Amino acid sequence: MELPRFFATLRGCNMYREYTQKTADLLREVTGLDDVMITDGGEHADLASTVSFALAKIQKKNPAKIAGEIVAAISAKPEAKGIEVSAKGPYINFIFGGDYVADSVRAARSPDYGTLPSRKEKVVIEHTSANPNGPLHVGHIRNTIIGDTLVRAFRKAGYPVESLYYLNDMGRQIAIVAWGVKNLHYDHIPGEKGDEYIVRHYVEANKIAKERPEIEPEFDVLMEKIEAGDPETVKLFHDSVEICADGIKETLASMNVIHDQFVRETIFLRDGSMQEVLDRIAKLPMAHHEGQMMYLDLSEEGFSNKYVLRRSNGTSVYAARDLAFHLWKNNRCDRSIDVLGADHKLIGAQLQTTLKLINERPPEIVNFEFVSLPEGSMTTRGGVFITADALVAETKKRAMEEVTLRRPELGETEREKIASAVAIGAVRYDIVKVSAEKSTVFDWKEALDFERQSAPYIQYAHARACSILLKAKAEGGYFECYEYSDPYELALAKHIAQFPYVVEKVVSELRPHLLASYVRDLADLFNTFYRFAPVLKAEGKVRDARLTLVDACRNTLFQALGVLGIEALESM
RNA sequence: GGACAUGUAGCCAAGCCAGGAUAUGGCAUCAGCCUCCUAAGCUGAAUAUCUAGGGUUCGAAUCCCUACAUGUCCGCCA
Repeated sequence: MELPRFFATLRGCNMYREYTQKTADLLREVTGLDDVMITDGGEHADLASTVSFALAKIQKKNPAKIAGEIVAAISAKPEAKGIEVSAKGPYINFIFGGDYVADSVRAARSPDYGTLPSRKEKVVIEHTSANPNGPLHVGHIRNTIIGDTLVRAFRKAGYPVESLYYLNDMGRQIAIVAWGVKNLHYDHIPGEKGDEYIVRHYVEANKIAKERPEIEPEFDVLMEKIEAGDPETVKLFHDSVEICADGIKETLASMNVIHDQFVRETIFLRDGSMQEVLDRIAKLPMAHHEGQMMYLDLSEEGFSNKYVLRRSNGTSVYAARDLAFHLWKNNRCDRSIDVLGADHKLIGAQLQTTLKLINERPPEIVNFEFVSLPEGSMTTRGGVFITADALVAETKKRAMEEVTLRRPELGETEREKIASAVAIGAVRYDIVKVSAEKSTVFDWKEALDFERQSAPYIQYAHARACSILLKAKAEGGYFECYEYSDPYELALAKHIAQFPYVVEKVVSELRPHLLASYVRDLADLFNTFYRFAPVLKAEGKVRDARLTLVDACRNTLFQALGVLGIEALESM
């Protein structure tokens, strides 16, 4: 029984998925096959099936003839109402009808469009987790943007999510920072952020260590002291890390990224959980000891190197604390996801393998390849990097020039507000649009491009939609209407209909760039519609239907930009 | 030497995991469109041996093998 419209909840409305499922069911019934070879219909249809090729082989008949028979069989079924089925040669095409379009557009106007039904499984996503030895650079923020977009996508998909930053507060690199803070006595430069202050110590300490290797043992001493909990050293490390982390948090906040929690590594040393997990691992047959040193021989699992979990001087290593951290995370979630750079692939796989060996749930790992500069890879130690702050600042500057050019009548505060949203959007979009497995070379020209495949382009489409709706309101409003026939209307409406499905896909495949592609296509379709299908100048039902569609598109752009962490401007 | 990833027009990407209809966008280039809902826009043109070579298949950018190129890793760093 169909519920009256006003009782139906729109949350979880996913017309594209429903119709796709219905189509697949129909094909299964008619063909008796499990896999009915559904693909995107491209320009021909909403969906297409190539199942007749497979049947042609079995039945030894012409695939085109089979396609014709399938079309006839499906069309005869009452369940096929609302789906136009046709054959073109061997291809079976499915075009969703007016009800589909109307229901989709109606759903798309809901303030929770794209939000999927609530789930109980708690998700913990760890991302960024850069060492607090200096500012985040453009390599780090690929991790940040992928991670934060996933966090937002999972929330949109109905999951309770906690985002974590794992803060290394006791490793060798932090010992070098601590040594610098203890020995160099740099003054704060006015206006300098904590991460900038700390990195000067880190770079200089590394330089000194290179020139005078005899100071290296001093780092070791610091590491032994922090391991032992020497109060003065604990304070030195803690404060140095805190100063840097504060700066990192500012950078993250400037890009609309907030972590629910920063978790310090030392916790797992102090509370004994690291020792606990090491004791369990020590019982594994592949565990080996040489003095105090412990390592795992994972060659049976395809790893050729030693997986060292304790040093010969008895101090712990990152890998060991990371194992304890992952057990801690497992305790507070049903799904644990790590975003890790290509340099962590091996250690990530070793961690997964080790957790499996002790019968613990391994994390799901999202790997992304490196971002390098035209002149080579970035290194914090060598001081060769473009900081996220510099990128944001430069992009803001460019955006401000652009806004001032286009909207000279606006006051400075207003222009700055727009420029800031444009800049953050441009930075986030430029990074998230490329699939994670591609290594990239940072390119200023592309980062500062505000046309076409960029956030400003999408924000602009949103602002245009808002502007039309505002004018319509001033002209006395409009009536909801969901009757569409114009190809530009239909193309836009049908793309709008796919949004919930895309959200679902992003979280099931852990590929945030799909959303970037989706929303860019949406803006493309809207701009084409805008050009060829006049809205305010149309009359009667056409005008109403188009305004309703503009509102649906406006909301879909708004929702999608929200998942991307990009502000949807109403005017720009 | 081994492992993982990538290789699509002058440049940057999508498509590849789940093989099918003339390989999709953008930048740059060229030609057009603002008395018309914001030109951060739209339209059109030109540009591709989908790294190479084999294989599987009725059908391969997509799957398999080999080679080459690039990136990353193979540390008692993280």
